[in-house]
Amino acid sequence: MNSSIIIRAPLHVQVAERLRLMIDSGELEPGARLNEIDLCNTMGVSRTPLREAIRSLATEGLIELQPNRGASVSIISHEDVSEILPIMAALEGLGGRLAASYMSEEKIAQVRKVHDQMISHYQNREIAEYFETNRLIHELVTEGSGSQTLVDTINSLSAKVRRARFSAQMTEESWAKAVSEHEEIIAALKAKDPERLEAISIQHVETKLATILGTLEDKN
Amino acid sequence: MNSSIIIRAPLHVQVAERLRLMIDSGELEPGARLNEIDLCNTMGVSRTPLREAIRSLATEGLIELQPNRGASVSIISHEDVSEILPIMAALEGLGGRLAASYMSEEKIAQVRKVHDQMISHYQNREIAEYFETNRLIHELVTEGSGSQTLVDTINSLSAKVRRARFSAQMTEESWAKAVSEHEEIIAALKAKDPERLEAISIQHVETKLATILGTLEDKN
DNA sequence: ATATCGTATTTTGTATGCAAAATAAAATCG
DNA sequence: CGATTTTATTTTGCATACAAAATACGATAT
Repeated sequence: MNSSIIIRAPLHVQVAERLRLMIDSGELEPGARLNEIDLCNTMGVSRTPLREAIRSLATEGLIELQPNRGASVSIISHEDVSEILPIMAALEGLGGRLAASYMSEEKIAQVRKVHDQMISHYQNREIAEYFETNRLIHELVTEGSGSQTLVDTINSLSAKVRRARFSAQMTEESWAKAVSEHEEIIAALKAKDPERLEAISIQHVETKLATILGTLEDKN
Repeated sequence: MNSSIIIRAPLHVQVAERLRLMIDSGELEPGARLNEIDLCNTMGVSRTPLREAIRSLATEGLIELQPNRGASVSIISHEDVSEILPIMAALEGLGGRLAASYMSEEKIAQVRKVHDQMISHYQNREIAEYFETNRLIHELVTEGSGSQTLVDTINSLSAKVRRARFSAQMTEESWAKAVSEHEEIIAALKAKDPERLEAISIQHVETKLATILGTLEDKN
C-alpha cells in the first residue's frame, strides 16, 4: 500500500488558487478584465478549467460576471467596506468570545510567536510578510473559536477587503495601535476573558477597516 | 431603442438556480451523488454549463467535490448547525439592530402583510408556502438593514440549514412561539428600538435552530 | 466459497471546435 | 468632416470529443 500517493488537485482548483493570488497581490487590479485566452496562455491550460475557476471566484465575489462580456476583478467600493465593517466586527467579536473560552495554551503560545514574527517583519519593512503574518494571527485566533464555519465566513469577507490593504499605507500611529491591540488580544486569551476579547476584537476590526476606509476615500 | 430586450441569464446560472432548487426541495437529498450525464439529460444541457454550475454551488458549500469522484450534495451535520447557530444569531442581531434604525414605514407594513400571509398558510397547512413566506419575512427585515452584504452573508448560511427544515416538524408549541416572536419583531420595528430588535432577533434564531438541532439529533 | 487479479464499463477531467454575441474597424452617406 | 451603417475581428457561450481515473464485473486461483 502506497500511502504517499500525491492527490493532485484538479486543474480548476489550482487555477482558482492562482487567480486568487493574482487578485490578492494586485497583479490583477480591481476592474481589470479577464481575457480567457490570454489567461489560458499564461497559465498553460485550456479554457474549460479556467472558466470553471472563474465561476467559483465569481460566487465568492472576487470577480464579477457580465453575460457575454466576460469577467472582471470586482471593484471594492467605499460602501462595500462600510457594509463589511460591522459584519466583520460582529463575527470577530463572536470569534474572540469563543476563542477566549476554548483556545489551548499551545495555540496561545503560537499566536504570541507569530505576533513576534510580525513585529520583526514590520521593523524590517517586509510588507508582504507583515501582512501575511498579521492575517495568520487573526486566523489562529478565529480558529481558536473551534468553529470552521466562522473561520470560513470571516475569510470570505476578509478576502474582499484584503485587496485594498496595499493602498493603505500605515502610519506610525496606526501601526502602534494595531500592535498594542494585538498585545491586548493575547493578554485576554491568556486571561480567558471572553467579554474583554470580544470587545478588543471588535475594536481591532474597526481600527483596521477605518484605516482602509480612509485611504479609499482619497482615491474616489 | 428597444428597452424590452430580454437578457437571458447564462445557462450555467440557470442550471445553478435549478440545482439549488432541487437541493432545497429535497429532490436531491443530502449525500446524493450528482451524475453529470444524468443531470445533463434531465436538464437538456451539455456538461460544460452543468459543471460550471456545480463549481459555483461547491464554493457556496451546498455541494461537495471529490477529485475524480464527482460531486455530491453536502450533508448537514449536527455540528454544522451548532456552528452556524451563533453566527446566524450574531448576524441577525446586527441586522435587527440596523433595521430598527433604518427601515421605512412602507417596508414595515410589508413585513406585517407577509406575516399575515404566513399565518394563513400555516393554518391551511400549506407547508411550502409557509416556509417561503417565513423566509421572506426575515429577508425583508434583513434588507431593512440596508446592507446587501449582510443579506448575502445570512442567506449563504441560511441556505445550508434550510434543507433540514422539512424534517423539522413543528409542534404547536414551537409554532406559537415563532409567531409571537414575529409579532415582537414587528413591534420593535415600529417602535424603532434597536436593542430590543437585536435581542429578539437573536432569540428567534436560537429558537429556530434549536428546533432543527432537536430533529437532527434523533436521526443521527 | 472467498479473495485477488485483470478486464470492461462508467464517470470525471481537459481540450478543442463551432456558433452567437459583442467590440473594433472600415466604409458609406449626409 | 462627423455620424451612422456595414463589415471584420475578437471574445464569450455552449457542445462535443478524447484521455485518464475510478468503479463494477467476472475470471482465476487458493
